[in-house]
Amino acid sequence: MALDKNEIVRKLVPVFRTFGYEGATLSRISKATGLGRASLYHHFPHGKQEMAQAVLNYVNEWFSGTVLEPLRSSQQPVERLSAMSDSLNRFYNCGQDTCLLSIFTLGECHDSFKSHVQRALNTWIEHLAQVLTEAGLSGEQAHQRAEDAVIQIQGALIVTRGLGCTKAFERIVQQLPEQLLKPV
Amino acid sequence: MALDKNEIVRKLVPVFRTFGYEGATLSRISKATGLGRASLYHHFPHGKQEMAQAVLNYVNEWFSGTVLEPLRSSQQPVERLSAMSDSLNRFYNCGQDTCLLSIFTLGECHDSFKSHVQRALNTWIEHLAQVLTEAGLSGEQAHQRAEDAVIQIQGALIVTRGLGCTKAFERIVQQLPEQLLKPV
DNA sequence: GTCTATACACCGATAGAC
DNA sequence: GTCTATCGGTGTATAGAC
Repeated sequence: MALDKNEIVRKLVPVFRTFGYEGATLSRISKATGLGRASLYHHFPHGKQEMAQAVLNYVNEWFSGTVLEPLRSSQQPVERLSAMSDSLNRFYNCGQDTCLLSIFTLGECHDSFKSHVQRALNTWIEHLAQVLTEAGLSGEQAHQRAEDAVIQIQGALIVTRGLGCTKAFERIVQQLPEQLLKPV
Repeated sequence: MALDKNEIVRKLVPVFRTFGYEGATLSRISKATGLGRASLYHHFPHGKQEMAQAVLNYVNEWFSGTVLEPLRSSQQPVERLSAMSDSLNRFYNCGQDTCLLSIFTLGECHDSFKSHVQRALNTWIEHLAQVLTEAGLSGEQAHQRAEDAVIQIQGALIVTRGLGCTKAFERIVQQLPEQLLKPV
């Protein structure tokens, strides 16, 4: 075993993030991992589809452990939200890295990916809503603001990459805690 | 001339919107237009790249004529923004259609596309900022809120497609005018 | 568990008839 | 202006040696 499987998946992530599903060719994957095609099929018998699924699972766990984890802590709401903001900056490399959830909603992708994306988005929104409920907001208000937060983060990623400047993402992320907790 | 060129481009749009640049294969394009490969190369001698550029130009004009045009009218700011909201719902099919600007920021795309995207985003933001300036906001405030608006729209498109439900997009678009014009 | 070699479909692109 | 036929290259996937 020359490479731990998790290590391979870790190297797969930027390929799918950067080029999308169709753009993540086996040539690029082979180059990024240093493995030949046949070796890749040894680790992922179902081929590229399985690689993409592994990437989704890996990133999902990574996201849950770094971005969602602070939301589950026992700190004050504002501190939990601030911790998420810090994690977001790291996770998305100040907005320069694409979100896989937006990549895998393209029509080129299989339906199993789409339900995965749907679940991930809902989990994120629910975690945020839980914090906002604890902060005193009504269930409906909390859910709506949580959805707004995810929308703003996703939009900031698009605009930041489109403009080639990280300011938009950093600003949005920085102002999130105050905005989410402001009085109704 | 069996097909007007604009008519061909019009049929190309959903292919690139749905599948992305790499996913928009000549087979899919051929099927969508009803033209054979050779016919496509008659209209677009530089091939797929030229088709994508034509799609970008077409959509850009379409966007300018339907979404940005209301912002240039002589009505009151709130009416201009409301008109844009209505246009957005039509242009993005209630959030179900992908924005080409997010498609063409993927790493699989040529740099000329990216500068096109950058210009389009800046134009949009500047149009919005102009309206907000006329409404009494400072230049900086106007620009920031305009950027926020584009961020929210782009994010709403992602979340709406990801969740498979148009509510998020419709809500964001509906609340835009009031949010942009609210007192500082 | 990685490799070389290869299968076969599809890719973007072109030639030439009509 | 559209077609059929075809090119070279690359796509995903596999076989079999080591």
